[in-house]
Amino acid sequence: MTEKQENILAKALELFATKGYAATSTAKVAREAGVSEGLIFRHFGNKEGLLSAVLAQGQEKLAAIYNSLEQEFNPRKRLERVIDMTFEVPSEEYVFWRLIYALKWQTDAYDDSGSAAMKALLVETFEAMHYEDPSAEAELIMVLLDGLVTAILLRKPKELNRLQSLLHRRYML
Amino acid sequence: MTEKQENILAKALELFATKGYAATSTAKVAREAGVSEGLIFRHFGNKEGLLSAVLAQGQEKLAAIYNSLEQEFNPRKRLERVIDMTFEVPSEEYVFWRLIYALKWQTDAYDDSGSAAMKALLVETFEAMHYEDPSAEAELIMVLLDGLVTAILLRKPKELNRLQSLLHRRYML
DNA sequence: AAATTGTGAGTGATTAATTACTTACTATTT
DNA sequence: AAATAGTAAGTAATTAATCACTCACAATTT
Repeated sequence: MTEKQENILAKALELFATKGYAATSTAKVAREAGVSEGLIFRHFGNKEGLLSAVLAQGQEKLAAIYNSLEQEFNPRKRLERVIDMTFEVPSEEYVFWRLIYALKWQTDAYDDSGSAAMKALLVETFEAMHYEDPSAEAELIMVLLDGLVTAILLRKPKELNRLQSLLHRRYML
Repeated sequence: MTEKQENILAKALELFATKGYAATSTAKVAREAGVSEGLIFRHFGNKEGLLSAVLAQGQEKLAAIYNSLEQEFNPRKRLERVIDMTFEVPSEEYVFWRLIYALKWQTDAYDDSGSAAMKALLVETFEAMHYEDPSAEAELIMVLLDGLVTAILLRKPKELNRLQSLLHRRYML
């Protein structure tokens, strides 16, 4: 991966995430990345290929998150990590997550497969903690954390720590 | 409002919500609505004006929701209604809400003003119910319900009733 | 070691299609 | 007849994508 290729991917991520995929022209990506437009098509085939390359770069993050959770066997600690890591999304990753969340609403792009594995892991966790309805509990916390990420990315609220400790109390962590 | 104008608005809503605003051309809206493209500009000025008209049509829904909640003075019942009305979003309104939620991520379109009033109403509610941290509680339930709407619109999960009764238990409703 | 061949990175001009929008016009109400 | 609703054919700009091309460098041949 050359420097120019990295420039293209970085700028494409930024523009896709902030302006939207359809509203971002390949010409603008090229201009901002300081390369010729043709180079984008040479390396990534077409505009959709560019998007795929951007997403592929970030898939490692998702895998890393899942793996780190899988390795924590204490259910109480695992639940705590799921909650805390959502509150502590590094700000360098905001653009990437913003792209992921924006793409959800672009009909053809939505892919649920990743969250299915996470759901299963959480069901396991609540089962181990002897909750009454582990499946519903897993669904609840996923829905909650999904809304939380949305709030962090869009509204950047300052009361986050109060919300975090409230959740700790609620789950007795 | 003539029939053709209504056709335009209905198709614009549908296309903006499913394909995205930027990815929807005025030509396509006109074609699907069975009118000439010029008519769109005659009635709505420009593409953004068309979007505004679509959104204005749905603003009544938001006002109606807020008012009906405001008129319920029993805090426990009010909380119950906030939760239940989220679970019972009429499916005819899905396209509209999908558009609202998709537009959130389109940088310049995001407007937080509506949710601020709802937040205040919920803080009041939790204060009346003597919760420890009413502000954080209000934030929590808004984040939760936001994630819930997302789930309903995108994943259409079938376990919704189990989730609903879980929430009822959790808030002792 | 010199000459040749091959390759992937990168460019700038260009293409056909599509974009938002306009204009000149006609049909229909009121 | 005056205003409004509607159309069809245009506009200039922008779009994604392709084109023939140069350049630097490495592998192979002589």
